[in-house]
Amino acid sequence: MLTMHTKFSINAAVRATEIYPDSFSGVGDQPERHSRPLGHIETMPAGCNIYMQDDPALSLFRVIDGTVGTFLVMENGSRRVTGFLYESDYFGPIFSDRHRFSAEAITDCTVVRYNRQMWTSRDVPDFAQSQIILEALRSERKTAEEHALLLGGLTTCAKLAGFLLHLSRRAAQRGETENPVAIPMTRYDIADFLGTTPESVSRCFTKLNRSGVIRMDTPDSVTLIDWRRLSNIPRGF
Amino acid sequence: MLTMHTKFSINAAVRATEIYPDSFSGVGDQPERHSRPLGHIETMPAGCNIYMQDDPALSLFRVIDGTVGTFLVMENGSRRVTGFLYESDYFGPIFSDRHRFSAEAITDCTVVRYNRQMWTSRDVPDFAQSQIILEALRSERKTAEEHALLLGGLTTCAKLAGFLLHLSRRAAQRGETENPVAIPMTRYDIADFLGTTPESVSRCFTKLNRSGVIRMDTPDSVTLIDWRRLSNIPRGF
DNA sequence: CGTAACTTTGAACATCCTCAATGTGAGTGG
DNA sequence: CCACTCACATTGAGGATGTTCAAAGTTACG
Repeated sequence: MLTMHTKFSINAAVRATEIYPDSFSGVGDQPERHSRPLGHIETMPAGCNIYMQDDPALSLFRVIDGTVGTFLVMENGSRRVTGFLYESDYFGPIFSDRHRFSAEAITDCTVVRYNRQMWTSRDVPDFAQSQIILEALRSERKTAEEHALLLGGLTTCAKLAGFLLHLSRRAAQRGETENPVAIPMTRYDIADFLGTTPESVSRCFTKLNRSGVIRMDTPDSVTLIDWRRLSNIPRGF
Repeated sequence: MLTMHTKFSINAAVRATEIYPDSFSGVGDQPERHSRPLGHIETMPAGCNIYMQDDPALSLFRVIDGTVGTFLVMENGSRRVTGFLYESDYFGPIFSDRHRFSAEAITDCTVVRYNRQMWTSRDVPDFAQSQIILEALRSERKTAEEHALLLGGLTTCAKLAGFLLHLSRRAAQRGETENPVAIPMTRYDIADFLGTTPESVSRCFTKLNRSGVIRMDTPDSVTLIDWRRLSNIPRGF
């Protein structure tokens, strides 16, 4: 679970393939190159602490496999999960030299770590440079906009239903099963993402389950039954 | 108020200064140029409908003066205000050929309208092109991230307090008075932005007022008194 | 099996939404 | 200038929803 007992730091990660300028799209190809690598592919176990908010920002990341969570700890000690990131999502700083959030691996993860010099130095082709920054910004904008839309819902059930649809859609995008939806994060993480409490999240799962809109196979796998109702949970549900 | 009775369309706007490639920063300068203008400066009255969601996206905008609101009307008829935009903020589509939101002038406004061709055609310098797109994406990311943070608050009073601080900070940024905070939008707009109801917004104003954290001079101008408490409204306030 | 982390449920209380009524201020026409 | 109107803001009451604190159930893993 995010932030409670972080058993690993990213130093435990295994470094693997290097990434070169013309393969910035990331997943798969690794041509022979003379120039310095743009970044590395790394793997890390669930619970791994990738970076902390306010740390100097040395790298930009992109998820290849697994789920990453970004979050913020407020002055009063409460926590806000600012996003869940999946295959192809970027995360990290782009115009800042310190991290604005913390990041943690929710499942075992594979990520690309792009070196900071990649988007600040001149020996990298402008095209790759601007392309990757545009993609990263766009990715972060989309994450934040979807998050705000979810949070804008009036009831917790509506937000949770929207969240399940989000999980399903993202799973489909990366070619995984979209209907028995896998839920890799805890109720605490979901609560801090949706602006509510784990108890409320749990009760809404129960309510959606009992009313036949979803079927909870296990706490971390639900089958979506009634997509129509799921996408429009009314007030007195 | 956003979306209820739109008295004006943007066709009522007055076209003025043209914008050229090397003055993309927007506000102020207007050099003599040979190339096609990047865009125009337009003014429009409060209530003006700038564009509607799903409309073909012909322009990117930037606020020079006034307050603009962007919003989304959901299938069930409810409305979500996705952002309030002030001087120097960009709004509009960047990677889409249809508008993702609607936009409306909340006060009398002056905006720059950048033509779509500016960021799709080759006769505009790459530098200006990429620069303006980066700035616009960054502006939208910031708007969405701040919005999500506000919406993540547990109580309406906390969200409203955060919103007042946001208004004050943005006013200071553009050189206007930061302490008697001007509130250009209605309680309905604030409610749809904060994911609550106008009645709740009104009650929270009253509560913050009575407890001496703010002083309501008029419904659309409040003086922030206790900044410390305002930025950390506890649960049983 | 036994522990630890996570999930679910219960009960009491706080907050919020809904519906309804009243208050307020700007603009309009007599 | 004075009603009158209209949109917006505020307040009240009752019911729905959500939070808190506490306890019991579940699962994974040593």
